Amino acid sequence: MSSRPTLESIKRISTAEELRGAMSHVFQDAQLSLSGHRKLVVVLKNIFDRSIELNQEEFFALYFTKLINKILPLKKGEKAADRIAKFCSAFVFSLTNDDILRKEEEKKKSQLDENVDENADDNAEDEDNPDEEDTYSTLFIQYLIHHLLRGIEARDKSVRYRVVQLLAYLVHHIGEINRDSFEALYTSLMKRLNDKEPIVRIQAIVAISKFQDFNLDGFEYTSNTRIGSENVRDSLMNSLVTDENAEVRRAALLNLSKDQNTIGAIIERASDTNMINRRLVYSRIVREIGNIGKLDFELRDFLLRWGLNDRDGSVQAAAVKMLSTYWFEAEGKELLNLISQLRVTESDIAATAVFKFFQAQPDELAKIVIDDSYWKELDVNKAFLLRTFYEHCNENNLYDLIDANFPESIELANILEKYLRVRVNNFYMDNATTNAYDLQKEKLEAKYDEHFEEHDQLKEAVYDCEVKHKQLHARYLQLVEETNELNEGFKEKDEFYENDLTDLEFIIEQLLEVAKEFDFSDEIGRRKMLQIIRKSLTEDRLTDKLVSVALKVLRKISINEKDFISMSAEIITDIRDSFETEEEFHSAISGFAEDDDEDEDEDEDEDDDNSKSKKRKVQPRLPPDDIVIRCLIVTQHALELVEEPSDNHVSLGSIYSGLVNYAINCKEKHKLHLLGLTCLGLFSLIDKNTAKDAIETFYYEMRSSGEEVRIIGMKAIVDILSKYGASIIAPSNWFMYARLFYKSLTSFKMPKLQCIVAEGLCKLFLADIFNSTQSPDGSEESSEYESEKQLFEAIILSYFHPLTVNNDELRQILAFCIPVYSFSHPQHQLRLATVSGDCIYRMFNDQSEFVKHQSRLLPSNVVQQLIHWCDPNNLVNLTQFDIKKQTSHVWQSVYMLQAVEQDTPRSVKRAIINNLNKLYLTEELESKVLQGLLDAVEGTRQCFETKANDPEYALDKLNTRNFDSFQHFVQDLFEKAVEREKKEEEKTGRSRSNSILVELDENDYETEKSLVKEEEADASVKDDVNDGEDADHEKADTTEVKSEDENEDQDDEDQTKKDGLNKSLEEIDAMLDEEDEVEYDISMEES
Amino acid sequence: QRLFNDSEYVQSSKSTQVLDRDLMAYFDERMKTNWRGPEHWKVAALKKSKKIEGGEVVEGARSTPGLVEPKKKQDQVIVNFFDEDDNEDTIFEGPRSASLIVKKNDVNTSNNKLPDDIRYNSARLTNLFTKPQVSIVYFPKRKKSDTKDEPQFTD
DNA sequence: CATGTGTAGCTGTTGCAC
DNA sequence: CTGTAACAGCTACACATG
Repeated sequence: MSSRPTLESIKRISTAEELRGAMSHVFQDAQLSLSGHRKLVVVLKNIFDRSIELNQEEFFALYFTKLINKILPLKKGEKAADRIAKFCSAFVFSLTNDDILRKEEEKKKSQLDENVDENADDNAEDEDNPDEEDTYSTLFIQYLIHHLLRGIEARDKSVRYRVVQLLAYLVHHIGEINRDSFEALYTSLMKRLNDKEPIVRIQAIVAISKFQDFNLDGFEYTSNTRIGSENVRDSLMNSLVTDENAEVRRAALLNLSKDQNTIGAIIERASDTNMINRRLVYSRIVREIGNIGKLDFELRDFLLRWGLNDRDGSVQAAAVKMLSTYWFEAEGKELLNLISQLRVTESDIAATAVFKFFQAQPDELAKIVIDDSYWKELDVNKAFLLRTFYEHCNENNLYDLIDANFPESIELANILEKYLRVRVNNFYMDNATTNAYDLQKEKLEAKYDEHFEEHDQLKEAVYDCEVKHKQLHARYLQLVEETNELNEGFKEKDEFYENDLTDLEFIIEQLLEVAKEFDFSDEIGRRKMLQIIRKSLTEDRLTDKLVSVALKVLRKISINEKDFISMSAEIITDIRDSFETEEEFHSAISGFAEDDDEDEDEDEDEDDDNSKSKKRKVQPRLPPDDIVIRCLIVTQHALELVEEPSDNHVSLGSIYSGLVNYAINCKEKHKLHLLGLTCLGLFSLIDKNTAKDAIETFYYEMRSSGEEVRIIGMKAIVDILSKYGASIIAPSNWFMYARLFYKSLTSFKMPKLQCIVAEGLCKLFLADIFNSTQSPDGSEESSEYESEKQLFEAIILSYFHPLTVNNDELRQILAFCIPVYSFSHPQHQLRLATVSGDCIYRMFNDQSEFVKHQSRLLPSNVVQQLIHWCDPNNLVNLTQFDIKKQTSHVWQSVYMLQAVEQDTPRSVKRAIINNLNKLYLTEELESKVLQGLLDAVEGTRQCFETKANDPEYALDKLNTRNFDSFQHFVQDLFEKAVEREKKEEEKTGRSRSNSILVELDENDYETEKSLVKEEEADASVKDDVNDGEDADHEKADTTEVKSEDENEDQDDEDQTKKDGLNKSLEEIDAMLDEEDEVEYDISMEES
Repeated sequence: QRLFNDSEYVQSSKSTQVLDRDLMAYFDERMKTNWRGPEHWKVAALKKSKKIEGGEVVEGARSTPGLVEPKKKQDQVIVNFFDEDDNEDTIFEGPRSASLIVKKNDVNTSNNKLPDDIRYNSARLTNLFTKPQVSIVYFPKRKKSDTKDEPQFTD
C-alpha cells in the first residue's frame, strides 16, 4: 500500500494503479471523521484532474463507484457509511461548483473582450453551448448516478437505503444532467416512495423533495411516468397523508414546500396519529409558514382546536407557544389584534385560546386596561376580552385586576341595559321586516318539521331498503333544496341587520357572562340588575343562548332557589299572557326606547301573587306557538338551574299542566314537541310523582320516534332513574325498559342515541342503580338480574362491535366508562368477570354478528382488555391485602375457560390460553376457590383430550406449554393456600372460612379505618410504592369492602345457568327483531 | 370580598356521590391513555415496577463496571477501501420478486388522523344529562349481606 | 405476532463565550 | 445577560428476534 497522497504526489501519478491507491487512501480517511473532508475533497479533485490528464477519467469513475459500493451494504446508523455519503456529496458539489465558477468567469471574460485566448481550457470545453455542454464533471456525475440506479432495486434493503440516500445528497447539487439520466432518476425514485422499507421511503422523499425547486416545465408526459412539479407535489402529499409509517409522513411534512396547494394537507397533520408529527406542526411548520395572515381562518381554527385539546402535554405546549409567542408577535404584541384573528363569534376554541394565552403570558394581564372609553365602545372582540379577562381573574383570585378594571355592579347593570336597549331597538326597528322575519321563520320551521320527519324515515330506510332509499333520497334532496331556498330568502332579507344583531347579542352574552360571576354585594346594583334581567327575559325575545345565561345571572342574584323559581315562574306566565296584549307589546317596545323607566319597579317578592293570579284568569286561552316556545325555553333553562327538589314549586304547576302538556302533544310541530319533552324531563327531576308518569310517557314516545326525540327521551329516563332509583319503575315493567335500553343500544342507525344509552347505562351501573343480584329463590329478582346482565353484556359488546367502528364517540365513552365502572368496586369487577366468557363467545362464534360484519378485532386484544378490566390491582379504595384476596380473575378465568371449551374458533382458544398468565391469582385466595378453579382447568384439559381430533381444538407447542404452566401455577397456589389456612386455623382455632375475615377485621381493618377518618382529605388517591402496575392506588377507606363470607347454600349449576342465559338472550333478540319488523313496516307505510 | 360566591351552585352533598373528588381526578388522569377504543388499546406500561426493580438491578450492576462499557462499545464498521473484492454483483442483485420490495398497499385508505377527541371525563359520567352541574347520588345497595353477589362453585 | 431493545426527538440543565 | 453547545434523561415509537 502506498503512502497517503499529497498534492505533490498526485502530480507524479502516472498509472491507474497509483490512481487507485490514492483514491483508496482518500476514502479510508474520509470514513473516519467529517472534519477532514474539506481537504480530502481538494485532494480527490486533484486526483480527478490528474486522471483526466492521463486520459484515465473513465477509470477514475469506475473505481470511484467500486469504492462507493463498499458502503452500500452498511445498514442505517453506520457512521462510516454516512460519512462517505456526505463526502461523496461534498465532492460532487465541489465539481459542479467549479464548473459554475468557471463558466461565470468565462462569461465575464468573453463579455469583456471578444478575443479570449483559448489555452486556459481543456480540449473538452466548448464555448458554443455553455449551458448544455458535457464536462468531465457532468459525465462523471451521470456515470455515478447510473451506477447507483443499478442498485436502487436491490434485494438488500440497506443497499436501497444507501443508494437513495446518496442520490438524495446528489440531486441537491447536480446542476445539469442530461434528460435521459434525469428521467431514469425521477422514475426510479418515484417507485421508491412505495418501497417496503420505511427508511428507503424516507430517503426517497428527501430526494424527490429536491425536485420541487427544479424547473420541470421542459418535460412532457413521457412513456409511462409524468414528470412535472404537480406530480412531485402530489406524490409527496400522498405520502404525507397515507403512509402508515409516522417517520415517512414526518419526512414529507418537513420537506414538502409550503404553498397554497399543500398548506391544507400540511396543517391537517396537527391531527396526525403520531405525537411528534403533531408537535412539529406547531413548533416548526407554522413558524416556517410565517405570517399568521397566510393561514385561512379555518386552518388557524383547526390548529387551535386540535393543539389546545391535544392529549399530549408537549403538543399542547407547542400549540400554546405558537399562539402566545409566535402569533402574538406577528400581531404586534397587541392582544386585541390577536383576538380579532380568532373570530370570537364563530370559533368555539377562542375562549380556551385566550385562557391559555393568559396562562402563558401572565405579564400581559397587567397591560390590559379597561377604562371608561373601552366600556363605551365595545365590539365583539373587546367584549370577549372583557369577559375572558374577568373569568381568568376571577378563577385565579386576581381581585386587584378586577378592581382596577371593572366598575361597580350598578355600572355594569347600566351598561348591560344600554346594550339590551340597543338590541331591542335594532330588533324592532322595522316592523315590516320583523313580520317578514317571523313569517319566514315560521315557514322555515314548518319545512324543517317536514324535512325532519322524512329525514328520519330516510335514515331508517337507508339500512334496510335500497329502493325506498332512492325514493326518499330524491325527496330528501328536494326538501333540502327547498329548505336552502327558504334559507336564502331568509338570509337576504335580514342580512342587513343580521350581522349587527348577532354581534350585539354576542356582546350582551359576554356582559351576562361577566354578570354571572360578578360581585353583587352592593344591594343597589343587585336590584338594578335584577330589574334589568327580569324585564329583558320577559319582554325582549332573547335568543336561546341569552335566555340561558340571563337565567344564570338571575339565579346568582336571587336570594335562594325558591326565590329564583318564583321569579322564573312569573317571567314565564308574563310571557305566556303577553299575546293578549300583543299590539300593546309592540307599541310598548317602540316607546321603550325613549322612555326607559316605564313601570318596572316591582320588587322580587311582593307582587308575585298579584301577577300570578292576574294571569291565571286568562289561562284557558292558549297562546300562539311562538309564545309557547318562548315560555318553554325559559322554563327549560330555569329548571336546569334548579337543584333541590321541593314541594313549593306550585308556581310552576300551571306551566307544567298548561304549556308542557300542550307541547308534548304537538307531535307534528317538531320544535315544540322537543321542547315539551325536554321540560317534562326537567320537571320530573324536581317532582317524583311527575317522574312516575313521565317515564312512561318517554317510553312510549321513544317507541316510534326519530333519533332526536329518542335522545331526549333516553336522557330523561336515565336522569329520572339516576334521581329516584330503579324503584320508580314498577317491577312488572322492568323488563320492557330493559328491552328499550337494549334496543336503543343496538340501533346502529342512530349512533348518537347509542352514545346516550351507553353513557346512561354506565351511569346507572356505576351508581349501582342497576344492582339486582341473582337470588336462588326469588324469580322476580333473578330475572332482573338476567336483564341487567344482558344489558351489561350489550355494553361490552357494543364497545367491540364492528358496526361501531365509525362511532368514535361511543367508543371513547365506553373506553372511559367500562374501566371506571370496573375499577371502582370489587362487585363491579366481578360482574364484568362473570360476563367475560359470554362476551368472548358472542363476539367470535360462527354466527356472531361480529363475524358477519367482518370484525377486524384480534381475539388476544379483546381478551387482554377484559383481563385488564378485571385485574384486582386496578381496583381503587383497597389495600394491597384486600387486592390479593379478590376473586374477579378467578371467576373470569373460569368463564373464559368455558368459552375455550365451547365452539369458538381456534384463534380465540389460543388467545385465552396464552393470556392466562396475565391473570392475577394469589395464594391469599381461599383454597376452596382455588380448588374450584383447578377443577375448571382440569375440565378444560379433559375437553381438549376428548376433542383432540377436532382441528379447532388443536394446540401448538406454545399453547400447551402455557396451559400446563397455568395449571401448575394454580396447583401451586392451591397447595400454598391450604398450607396457609392450616396455619391460620392453628393460630386462631376458628373455622377456616371465617378466620381471615376476623383477622382482617380485628387488625388491619380497624387501624386503617381510624387512620382514614383523620386524614380523609388526601388519603384517597395515593401511590403505593410496593406494587407493580400504576394501578396501585389505594384508598384506605374500607367501609365499602365487602366481606368475603361464603354462602354455601347458594349453588348454581354453571351449565344450566348458561343455557338459561342463552335462551333468554335468544328471546330478547327475537322480540326485538319482531319489534324492528313492525316499526319498519310502519315507517315504510308512512313514507 | 366576594360575598356572593358560587357556593350555592356547588353540590352540597359529598358523602353520597358516586365517585368522590379524588377518585374522579384519579380516573380522569388514568383514562387519559387508551381513549380511542378497542383497536388502539395498549397495555399500561408497568413503569413503576420496572423502575424500582431496575433501580436495584442497576445498583448491583454498578459493582461490576466492566460489564457496562463493552455493551456501549459501538460495533461501528471501519471499511477497508484497499480491499479489492468486487461485491457489485451481489449487492445489486435484485429481489426474487419485484413485490418483495414494494409496500403492500392495504385497502386501508386511512389518512392517519386521530378521531375527534370528545374528552370524556368522570364529571360527565357522574352527573345528570339534563343538569350537568348536578351529581348523581350513589344508590345504596338494595341488598345487605344476606345474599352473596359472587357466584359459587358447585361442589 | 408478542416480546424486549434501540432509537429519534425532544426537554432541561450546565458550562462557556460573547 | 444572552445565546449556543454539550449533556443526561425522558417517552413514544419502530425494529429485530424467536
